[in-house]
Amino acid sequence: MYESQALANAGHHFGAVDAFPMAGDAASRALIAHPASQCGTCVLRHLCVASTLNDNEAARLKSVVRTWRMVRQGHALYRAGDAFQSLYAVRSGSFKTVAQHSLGRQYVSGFSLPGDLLGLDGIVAESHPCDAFALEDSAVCVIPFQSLEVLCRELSPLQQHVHRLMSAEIVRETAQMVMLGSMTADQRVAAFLLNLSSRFALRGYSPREFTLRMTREDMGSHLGMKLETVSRSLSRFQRRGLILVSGKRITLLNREALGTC
Amino acid sequence: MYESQALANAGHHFGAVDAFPMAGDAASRALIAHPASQCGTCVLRHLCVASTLNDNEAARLKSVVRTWRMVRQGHALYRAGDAFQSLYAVRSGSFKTVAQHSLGRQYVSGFSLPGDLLGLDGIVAESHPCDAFALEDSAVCVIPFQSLEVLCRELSPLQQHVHRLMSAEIVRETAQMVMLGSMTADQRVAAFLLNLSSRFALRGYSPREFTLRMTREDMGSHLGMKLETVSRSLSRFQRRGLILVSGKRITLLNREALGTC
DNA sequence: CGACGTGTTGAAACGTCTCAATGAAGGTGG
DNA sequence: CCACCTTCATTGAGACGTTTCAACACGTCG
Repeated sequence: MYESQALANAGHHFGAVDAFPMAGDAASRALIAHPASQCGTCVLRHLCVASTLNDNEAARLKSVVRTWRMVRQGHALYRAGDAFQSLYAVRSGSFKTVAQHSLGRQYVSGFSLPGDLLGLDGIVAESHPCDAFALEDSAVCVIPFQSLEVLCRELSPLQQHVHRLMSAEIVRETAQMVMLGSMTADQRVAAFLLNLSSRFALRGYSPREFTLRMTREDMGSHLGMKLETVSRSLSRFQRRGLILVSGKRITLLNREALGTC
Repeated sequence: MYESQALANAGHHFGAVDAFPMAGDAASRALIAHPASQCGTCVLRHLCVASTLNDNEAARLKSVVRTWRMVRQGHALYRAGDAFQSLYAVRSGSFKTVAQHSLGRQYVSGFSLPGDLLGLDGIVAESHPCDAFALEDSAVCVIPFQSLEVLCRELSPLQQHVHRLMSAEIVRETAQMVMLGSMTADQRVAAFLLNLSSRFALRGYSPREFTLRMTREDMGSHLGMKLETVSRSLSRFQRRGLILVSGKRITLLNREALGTC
């Protein structure tokens, strides 16, 4: 019915090439120019920067998005303080972004799935303000930002789409603040599960059954609570028959009830 | 030493024209084409969209930003659901933006001072997702977004500045999430006061003594706590000699100590 | 004047955190 | 292959911070 949720392996994108052919740290920083990186035929097109472009425009974009990068689980796509050069579109896998805070305090500001854009927060200071770590072996399209700006000046639909993407990011963060500011722990966990679920649905994965790639601690940080509280919320939901929990594996049994926590 | 903090009256901007000549509700919706609305000579230029433009470019921008709007205290600049047409740059006064939430729950997502830009969150859906209310009699420059996009395609510095503004908004919101997710009530109130203080300083007002234009409830909503807790935090700070509180009037006595709450 | 919106303060209730113990899963080297 | 280690997750009991409910004070405005 649904593709199995294998965010780490968008198979045909890589053609015959093993997605992670190199061992060790080198692989996580490799830049690979790949003939298959055609925005026009990308399966993620409807989610990505290319969504509103016609064939000709997509071809132009493709000429800008020439390189890929693979990032092994646990490795950084970029670190806080790195010079900002490019945006990254997640092709496969998933990432967490971690905002560094005064005195070592960390905050997981978000999780990115295939089709999501990473790095918008680096534009203003021309350096990344946060870390981005791969939660599993992942691949991204590298979008050199200066080239994108040049292209945006030529292609009005692309310009509009970039503006919409940035605006959407702002709206998303506002929603997150509402959550942090006005919901109980249970409500936050429920909203998080439902949010993930609908994002999986958009990508063709089952919205009912999925794997949490992040730890309880990451979830907790993102939701403004301790990992123990996350764990307790999940257990409570399971006891009430709303979900099934088996480690990182989650099954939603009653979406409506979960929504009204 | 400092200009008195009169955000509601950036006097000479209006020239000989009374800023709020009309009585009643009509005033809050009035569009006024005004000969003085020259981005090139605006005192807020260093904060605003025009900050990086040369004289010629500023003149082009001025031709796009032709109208002003005045909004009386308590009235809305726009409401959630209103069609998105324009961004607004605060010229004088101040605003709060209120995110509407499921089931009447409200969240004050931010406060805008002169030079700040309002409405970026409306781009993605072409309708405003939140309300914007004037906290005092205020005035804004109206920036028709489509015209701005056209101009951005011509003027690379303007394009870059708009991108930076959007990115800055994203960074700001991330910082707010960190606060909501990982700080105690006292820390949040302290950070809020220090943040306001530095924003006043940027605008030439005293960073030491200022008036809170919002209610305790607005502050609380913005900071993810109840109004009573805000009040208690302020009282505690006063008791410890960190600040002076007299209703909405705040004096910072010890910035360092406040920063390490 | 009384009504209202706003701000302060107190005491008890509540939710979340802290600390601690235990168990399960995954990787490594003998 | 198993013992071992580390990381991750679960659960409990008490401590702590914030909210709730309530009372009261203050200023503005009709």
